[in-house]
Amino acid sequence: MVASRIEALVRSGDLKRGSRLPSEPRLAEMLGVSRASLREALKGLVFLGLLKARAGDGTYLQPSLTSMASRHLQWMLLLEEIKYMELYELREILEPAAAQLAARRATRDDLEQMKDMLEGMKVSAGDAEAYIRYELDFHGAITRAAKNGAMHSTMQMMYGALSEGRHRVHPLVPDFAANWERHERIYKLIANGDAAGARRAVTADVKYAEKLLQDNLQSMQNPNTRKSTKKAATPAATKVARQTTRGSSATTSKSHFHWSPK
Amino acid sequence: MVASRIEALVRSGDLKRGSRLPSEPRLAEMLGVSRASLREALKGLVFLGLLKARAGDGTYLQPSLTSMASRHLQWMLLLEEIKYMELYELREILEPAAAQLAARRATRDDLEQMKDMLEGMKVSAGDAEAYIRYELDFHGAITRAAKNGAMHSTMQMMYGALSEGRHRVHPLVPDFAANWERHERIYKLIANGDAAGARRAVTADVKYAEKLLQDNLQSMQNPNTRKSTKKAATPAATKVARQTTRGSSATTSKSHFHWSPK
DNA sequence: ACCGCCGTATTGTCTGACAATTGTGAAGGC
DNA sequence: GCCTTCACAATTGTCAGACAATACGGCGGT
Repeated sequence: MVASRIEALVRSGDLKRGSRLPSEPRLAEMLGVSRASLREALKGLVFLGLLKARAGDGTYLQPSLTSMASRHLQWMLLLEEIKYMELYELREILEPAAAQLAARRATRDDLEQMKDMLEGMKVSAGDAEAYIRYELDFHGAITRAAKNGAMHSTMQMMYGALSEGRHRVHPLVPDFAANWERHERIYKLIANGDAAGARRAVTADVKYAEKLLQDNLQSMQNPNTRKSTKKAATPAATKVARQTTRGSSATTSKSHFHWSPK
Repeated sequence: MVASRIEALVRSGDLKRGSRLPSEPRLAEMLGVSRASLREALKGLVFLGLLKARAGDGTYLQPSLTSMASRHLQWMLLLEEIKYMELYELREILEPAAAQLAARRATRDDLEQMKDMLEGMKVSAGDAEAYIRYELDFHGAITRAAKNGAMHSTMQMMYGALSEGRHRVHPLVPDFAANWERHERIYKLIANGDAAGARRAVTADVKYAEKLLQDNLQSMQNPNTRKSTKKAATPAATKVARQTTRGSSATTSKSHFHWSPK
C-alpha cells in the first residue's frame, strides 16, 4: 500500500513536525506511483490526522496530533455502540484521577492557566455558551497538569465527542455561582497539593454533572408521557436545552440529499 | 467537502452496518463529482475506519468501529508526544476501575469467556507468544464485562498501541505459574462479585507489570554503562527481550527508501 | 515604506481508459 | 444430481494528461 510507504518515509525520515513534504508530482515519482494513487494515500493520512494539506502551498506534517481523534468516538456514539452515560462513567473514572495527579505535578504555569480559566468563567457568568467553553478549558488545564499525554489525549477526545456530538446534551449550570465555587475549590485543592481532596472534589463535581444529564435525559425520553398536556416537558429542561444549543454547526444538514438514485 | 457529504448520507441513510454502498460511478454521479474525487473521500473514510473497500466487490460500512483507532496513539508514541510509562499510568487507572465494574456487571457469558482465556493461558504456559495473546484477551474480556463501550474502546486502543508499538516492550512473565495464579485470583474475585477485591487485585497486577517494564527500560537505557564489559546487560533483561520479540511485523522496514530526490 | 499586480509552484478536480479482483451463473464432466 | 471449471459482468484499483483554484514571493509603482 502506498500510504504505509509514506508513513515509513515519515518514520525514518528526518522530517520535523510541521515540515513540508515534497510536492505531489515529486513524491509520486519517488514512490513510483501515479499522482492519483498518491493523492488517495495522502488523503487517508490527512484523515488520520498525520498530514495537513494546504491548497496552493503544500502538504505538511501536523505539528501536534492531540485533539484529532474524537471523530471515532463520535461515530461510535452515532452508531450506538456507545451510550452517552458510558462516556460520563468513564469521565467519572478519569477526571478524579487526573486531578489527583495534577495536585502532585502541577507547575506554576498550569496553576496560572487554571486561574485564568476560572477568571474567564467568572466574567462570563450568565452567558452559558462562553461559560461552558471556559469550564471545559479549566478541566483541560487539569488534565494537562497531570502531565500524562495519553490521559490528556483521551479526555480531549471525550470532550470533543461530548461537545460535538449530535445530542449536544451538555447539562449545565442552573446556578453559576455554586458551580463556580465548586471549581474554585478544586483549584485551591490542587494548588495546595491536596491530592486526595482534589480527587474527592472532582468526583463530586462529575457526579453532579452526571445527575443533571440523567435528569435531562429522563425528561427528554418521556416529554409527554407525563400527564400534563403542556408543550414543554418541564421549564428546567427546556431552559437547559436552549442554553446548550449552539448556533451553526458545521454539520448542519443543509444539503438534504435523497438517497434514491433518480 | 465530499467526505462529509458521504458521512451525511451514512448518518441519515437507512444503511445498516455492514451493508454495501452504491458503486463508485453511481455514487460519483449522485454527488455530482468525479470518480477521482469521490475515491479520495472514500479513502479518507476508510482510513477513519468507517468504511471498508473490497476490490472487485464493493465498499461496505464497517460492522463495528471498535478496535480501529490505535494508530493515533501509535503515532503519538512515535512522535514522542506520549511516553510509554504514561500509557501504563493510564492503564493503572482504567483497568482496576474496569475490574470493579466487571465484578458488578459480568454476565455468565463474560465469565465463561474469561475462563476460556484462563484455560488458554494455562495450556500455552511456556510459549510466551501465545500466552501473552491469551492474557491480553483475558484483560479484554474484563473490560467487556464492565459493560462500558467507551472504556472498552479506549483500552483496546491502548493495548493496540502497546503491542504494535515500535519498542515492543511487553514486559512479561518471568514466572508463568505465579502470573497465572494472579489472574485466576482476579477471575474468582470478579465471579464472586467482590468489586473492591477485584480492584485491588488488578491494581497489584498492573503495578507489577509496570515495575517489570521499568526495570526493563532501565537496563535498556544503559546497556553498557555498567562497568561490566559483557555484551548483554543482564541475563534477565535479555531473556525478556527475546521472549517479547514477535516474528515478522507488518511494519518491518523492508523497503529502505532514501529520501534524497536524485 | 507600503501597496497592488503578476507569475510560479502547489494542491484540487475532472476525464477517460485499462488492469486486477471478485462474485455469479452457465456449461460440462463425473 | 452434484460438483468442477470456465467465461462474463460488475466493481475497485491504477494510470496518464489536462485544467482550475489557491497561496506565496518578487517586482514595480506609488
